Amino acid sequence: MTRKTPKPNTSSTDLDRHRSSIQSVRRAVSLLKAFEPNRPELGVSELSRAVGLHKTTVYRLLVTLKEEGFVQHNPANDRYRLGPSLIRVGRIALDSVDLSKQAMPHMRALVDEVGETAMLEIWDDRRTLVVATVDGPRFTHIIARAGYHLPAHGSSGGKAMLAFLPSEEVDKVLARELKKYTENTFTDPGRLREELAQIRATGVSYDRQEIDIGVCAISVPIFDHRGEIAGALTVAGPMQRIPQGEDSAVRQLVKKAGEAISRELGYLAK
Amino acid sequence: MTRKTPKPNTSSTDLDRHRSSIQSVRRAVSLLKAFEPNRPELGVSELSRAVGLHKTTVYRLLVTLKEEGFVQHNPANDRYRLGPSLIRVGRIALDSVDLSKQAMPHMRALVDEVGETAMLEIWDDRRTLVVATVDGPRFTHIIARAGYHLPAHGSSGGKAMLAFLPSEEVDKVLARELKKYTENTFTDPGRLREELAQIRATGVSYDRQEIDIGVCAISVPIFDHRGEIAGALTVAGPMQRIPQGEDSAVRQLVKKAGEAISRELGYLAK
DNA sequence: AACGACGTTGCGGCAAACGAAACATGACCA
DNA sequence: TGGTCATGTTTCGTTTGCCGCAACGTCGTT
Repeated sequence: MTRKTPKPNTSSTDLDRHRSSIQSVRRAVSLLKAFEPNRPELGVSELSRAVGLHKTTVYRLLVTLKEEGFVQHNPANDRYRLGPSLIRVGRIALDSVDLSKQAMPHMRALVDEVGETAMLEIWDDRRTLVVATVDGPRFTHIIARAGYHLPAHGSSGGKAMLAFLPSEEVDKVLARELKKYTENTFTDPGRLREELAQIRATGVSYDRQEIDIGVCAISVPIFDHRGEIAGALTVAGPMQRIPQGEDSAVRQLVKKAGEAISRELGYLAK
Repeated sequence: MTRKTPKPNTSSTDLDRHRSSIQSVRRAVSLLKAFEPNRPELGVSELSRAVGLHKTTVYRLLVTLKEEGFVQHNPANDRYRLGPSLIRVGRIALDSVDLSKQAMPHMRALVDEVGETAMLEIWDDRRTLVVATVDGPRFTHIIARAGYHLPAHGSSGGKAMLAFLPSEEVDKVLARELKKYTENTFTDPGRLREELAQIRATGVSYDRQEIDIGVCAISVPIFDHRGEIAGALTVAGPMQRIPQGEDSAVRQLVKKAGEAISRELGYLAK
């Protein structure tokens, strides 16, 4: 933890966001978001430190969330974890992204054609959220799991979306430190902006071992009926099997599939 | 304010549940829970009616939840739906649920109540796999060991799961020869199918000395958040101590415990 | 035995959330 | 075309519901 608030509370910045926004609800949500896959169980004080709220406040929030089944209490070690009611709500959230319903047939066809894993991603809080996957048929293929995030600057899908998102969104992403996952990761804002311009020009985004050595990917943006970014379609595989060329078959196929999905969402290519 | 609020609304029953429980958070959660799979998009007034809150309040809650990515706004029709951040949180909730971890407290309580050995089983390659046990307190009790298999057709847990598994799975089990462990073992496929139908009807499965003479057991199925079989909960004991009656206390307790575990896994009883 | 860290509870003050009413917009229909 | 009803949104004054403080009980470690 690099930065924390020693004792004063109420982090000054986001106090007066919008006049109509409910503090305790924001705080409750921040608690829920504090749980990570590798750290699924947290105690009151632990959470209090993580989100910068007073112990008492966290406790009461947790009691409330427990009543509602959004967290559950482990009496053995007095820790809390995300609760069953969230499983259902999250499931409904996932299902109500009808983008994935639209995209699934195309993704399956794409996987049949290219023989690699396909993923569907949407934009979520400055990151890439994987919402649907179709695993590749080969013995070795990239395994993707729906519900997990990828960094915006270190994934081809993230870059594909970012390239077509409003510039404020780009600024927000660049404002944070760009973590270097591999030696190929773009960490220089200027260099990344160039990359985005390139993506806008070609309509295709590449991940050249930028998040994992040995893994490459090709993404295309998906647009909705208003012409705004709805998500990204990605094909990922071992470096050797993902060609980088302008006129590679994979590239054509991904682009075609992406355009088909956009069209189904009501997007009218100009 | 011990009694109540002077005159305005503040409707009714559960106003002062626990002193430490945050109203606005409860309300926000109730909004999220109002979304159903067949009705994934709701408007402000619609929600307001559904949860019984004032329009304004609902609006502000939604604004807050939108900021946090827990709902998203559809500008086309001014409706709201569950948002992407919930997908992630729900996913983590799902991953952090471990069946045996969830079940253990219930199993211990169950053993305390019925005084017999409890076992947790899952389906594994056409058989029953014991994954957790709590031995009974009596001098003679059934000893169960986690990690061992039981035959699907010769254990109450196996039958409980089989009754709710897809029919292909049933066919696979019946395709193999049904070994006769005791004179009570079901070895006739037709007869066993009838038994499974019976279990589906009652939700409870019995082992009447079908694998060991002198040993009886009662099992109930456990369902996960998708309504699919996650496992089975079993209480086993000497024949004389396991009543067969419809309204036996043991039967009720096992059923109750199984339902509690299913609920924690996100299963919503219909 | 004393310490420290933890989760939990009681309490009083005050900001934060609330509800009523007004406003803005659009759909529908006469 | 004008009117009515429904919607979502904004404003504002009131007070309620929440918050931070401090104290308590209980573990585990020193």
